[in-house]
Formats: sequence, C-alpha cells, structure tokens
Amino acid sequence: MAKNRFERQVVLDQAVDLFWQVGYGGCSIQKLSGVTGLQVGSLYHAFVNKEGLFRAVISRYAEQSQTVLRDSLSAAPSIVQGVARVLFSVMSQSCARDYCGCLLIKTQLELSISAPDLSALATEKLQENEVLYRKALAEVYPVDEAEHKARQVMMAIFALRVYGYQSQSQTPMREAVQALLPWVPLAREEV
Amino acid sequence: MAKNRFERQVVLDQAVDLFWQVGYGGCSIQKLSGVTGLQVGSLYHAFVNKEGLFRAVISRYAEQSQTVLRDSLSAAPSIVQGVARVLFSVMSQSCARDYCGCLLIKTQLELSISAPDLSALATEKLQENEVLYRKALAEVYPVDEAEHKARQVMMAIFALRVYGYQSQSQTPMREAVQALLPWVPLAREEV
DNA sequence: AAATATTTTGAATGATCGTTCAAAAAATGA
DNA sequence: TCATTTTTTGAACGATCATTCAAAATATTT
Repeated sequence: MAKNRFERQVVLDQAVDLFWQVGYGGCSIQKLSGVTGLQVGSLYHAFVNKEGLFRAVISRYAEQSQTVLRDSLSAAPSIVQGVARVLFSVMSQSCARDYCGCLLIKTQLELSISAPDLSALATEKLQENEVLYRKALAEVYPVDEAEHKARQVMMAIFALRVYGYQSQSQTPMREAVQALLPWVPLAREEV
Repeated sequence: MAKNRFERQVVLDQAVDLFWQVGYGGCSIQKLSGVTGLQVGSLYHAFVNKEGLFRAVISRYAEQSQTVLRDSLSAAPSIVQGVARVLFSVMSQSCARDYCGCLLIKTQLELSISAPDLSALATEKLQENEVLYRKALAEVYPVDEAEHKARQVMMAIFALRVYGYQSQSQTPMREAVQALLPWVPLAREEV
C-alpha cells in the first residue's frame, strides 16, 4: 500500500480557495490540477470525481470555520462578548480587498436547483454552526431564548456576508448590527 | 427595418427564469435557445453576447422587483406596514417549493471574482432598492434614522433570502425578524 | 532483490461551451 | 411589384469541460 505523495490537507486547502473564489460551476478539474500541482488522474484517484472533491472541500472548510468559531466563543470573557468578536471578525473580513463571502452560503445559493444534494450539504454545515451558537448561549440564557438568539446571530451573519459586497467601511455595518442585536456588546472597546 | 418577430420582454422573462435557477455559469446559450425558442444566432443578434443578455436579464429582473416594491410600499396604509408586507412576502417566498432566492444576491456572490462588472451591476440594483426604502422611511422618520432603518431592512431581507434555504416554516423567521426589527408591525393581523 | 500493490502520469475521449457567419426568410420602402 | 434592409436560421468552429485508462513510477511486502 504505497502512501500518497501529496498532503491531503494542503491539496484540499488549495481546492477550497479556488472553489471559494469561482464557485462549483466556475471551477474545472483542469484548473484544480493547475492549482494543486496534482495531475488530473491523481485528483480522480484521490477523490473519485468533481463532486467527491467538492464534498471534501466543503467538509474541510466547515471543519476549519467551526474550529475558529468554537475557539472564539470559548476564549472570550463571556458568551455575548464571544458573539461580538465573531461579528467583528465577519465585518472586518467583508471589508478586505479579496473578500469573497462564505463558501457555504455561496454553495447553498449556487446549487439549490442544479445540485440539490450539494446545496443541502452546505445547509447542514451552516445548521451545525447555529447549533454551536445555541449551545453556547444556553449557558447564559434559557434554552428557548438561546435558540431564538442563535437564529438571530445566524441571520445577522448572513446579512453581513451579503451586505459586505457593497459596504466599503465597517461603521455602517456595526451600527446596523448593534440595532439588530442590541443585546450584543459591540460598543465596548474590549470585546 | 424589419421588426423582431419575437417579443423582447417575453424572451427576457424566460431567460430570467433560467439564469435565476442555475446562475450565470450554469446557463448556456444553447439552453437559453431551447427555453426561449430563439435560435442561437438570433440571441446573439439581439443581445450581442452572453454578457449582454445577462445584463438585460438583470435590468429586467431589477425593474420588475422595484415596481413590486414601490407598489407594495405605496399601497399600504402606512410606510412601516408596507415594510411589514414586503417582509411577509419575502418570508412566504422562502417557503415555496421552487424557492430559488434572489437573482441579484446570487449574482453578486457568484461573480464577485470571475466577473466583477456583472457582480457590481447586481450590487447597484440592490442599492437602488435600499434607496427606495430610505425615501419611503424618510416620510415618517428623520433622514438619518430613515437611512439606518433602510439599511436594517435590507440586511433583514438578505438574512431571509439566505436563511430561507434551511427554514421549512415561516414562524421562526417571523419571530426572528420581529426581534431584529422591533419597529416593524409584523404582529398585527392586517399589515 | 524480487514480487506485488498502489499511486502518478498525461494524453485522449466525447460532450458541451461561447461565438461566428453565410445563406435563407421576412419585413420594409420605393 | 421589386429592390433593399433586417432578422432568422442552424451548422460549424476552436476551446474547454468532466472523465477514463493504460503505462510508468513509486512504495510496500515477501
């Protein structure tokens, strides 16, 4: 059993970047070959087909962002300050020059008709994020209120991920999020 | 000067549906030929190329949705009730079986890297919608408050357009929007 | 070291892509 | 009606697409 000569995670990260930028339909196996340095046949050997590679890419992306989310929430002095930090992070990403949104949201929208299974996979991963917020918020709120607030946080992030395409600065977004989620301490200097 | 034998608006509406469902990249000229009944050459004669047809499609879609938006806001007994009606409309669309989101949002996300001009066109049209909300709200609020509330409405709609892919029923969305936009009268029976 | 198993190569396949264009059809102006 | 202009046709082009596969290279086992 000869081992792979490439590092699966490195290849996946390169594939994540390309899919993230141009979407599932805009990304060809030949382009992925160019970006990863693997030949076309090797990609098929390792991931079966384009859909298999994309599923691995979605899982990799979701896994990474869930790790970041978990760490951000647990590292903050309080849950709500953790939520505030995550929101700040999303807002600052939106203003970066090479901003290209959220891969899961983009996948959900792009493939809902032409590849419902892949769209549903992205939806599942997003729902796992909502569960993370719910569990964290349940530590300081009653469960039903935590559920509601988690949904509100998800919706605020969705809004930022879309609004980020037209916003140049963070200020209007921060004001808007503060109005939408008044229970999140965005105003304090240290969040 | 021989007249076109097809009706431009009908063809555009058919093209809107296809682009809306499968996106810019997922939509080929040959498929558009099949859907519209026009031959490939006729489409090129009328719209120059795929990008030209897509620009016309985006304008058509935006024009239609702006008309609906304007009418909804002006027909309501008050501005805020008009906003409530629009939000209800978005929520009910999200729960339809053939839901496929908002063409402008999908375009913005899909093409931000591979076709920035087309992505920016979609952004412009969305900003025109925000202006409509702002002008309407300025009739009952101070201009700066109208500006803030218009942005909040846009963000709530963005959130619904994305969250709609995972929500089965309207109730959780209505509760969330009510929490995010407490000044919008969603609770009343007649909005 | 030899035999075996696995991975990597990269050219080739047929399908589909966006686009072109000369010829045919249809509409208009005279 | 006839000449002219415009629209429509639909086959064809090269490029790119997802996928395949036999041969070569490499790793593991014996």
